[in-house]
Amino acid sequence: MKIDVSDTWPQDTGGAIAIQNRLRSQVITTDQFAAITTVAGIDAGFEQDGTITRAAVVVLQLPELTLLEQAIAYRPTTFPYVPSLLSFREMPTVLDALKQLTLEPDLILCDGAGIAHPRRLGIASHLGVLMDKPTIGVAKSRLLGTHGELPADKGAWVPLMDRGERIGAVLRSRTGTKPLFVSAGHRISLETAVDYVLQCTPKYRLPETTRLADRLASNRGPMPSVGTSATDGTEQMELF
DNA sequence: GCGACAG
DNA sequence: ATCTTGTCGC
Repeated sequence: MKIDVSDTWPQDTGGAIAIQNRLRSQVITTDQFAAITTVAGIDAGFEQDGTITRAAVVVLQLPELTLLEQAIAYRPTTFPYVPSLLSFREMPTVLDALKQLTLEPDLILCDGAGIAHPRRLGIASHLGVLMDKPTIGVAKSRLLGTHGELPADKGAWVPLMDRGERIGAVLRSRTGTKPLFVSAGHRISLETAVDYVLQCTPKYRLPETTRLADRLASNRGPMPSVGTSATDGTEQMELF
């Protein structure tokens, strides 16, 4: 997949914040896409005491969630972890992994925030603007915002608010587990984003996109062979 | 000034 | 994110 990114990476927090404030106006939070048939999931991690950043990406077919393609990239870590500046730490390696794909996913689910961010440009929105592609932010915990009580049943969600603005959804992706913090990344509305996240979460708390990308990157278990569904019985990992 | 704080 | 054993619950 080709990626044209004409942007310079900042070396300090001040430059990073300036870039976020410049790109935030380009984010689109309404449904602006054609048919969505394939979804990509990304996972970023660190090795060698954090000196090496690793990014894994998988592309699945909807609605079967069949694995179509996968890729991994490594690169020296150059930016520290600073809350609200996560994208500057992971984006370079994530882009390297995406460049290896031969298929171009119609939608990308990112670990982290979309517009549920202080300057409304979490990693999902940042990636979406750079690639001009639909993206969704799926975080395992809250970066900011407040919300009311969340019903216990799967599929239930309540709005995540910040400064009087609805920035995302606190979603119960599975009954009896901690919720997911979903927010629009780019070219998608919150309602549609929640719909796709649920469509990618047939059994576990995390979307299959995220689970497979994480498994691929950390050799944690068997990857379903390309062309087969991740939820049709291929997962014998729980037996060990 | 004192907490909170995606991964 | 990463380091790590046992433990609680469906």
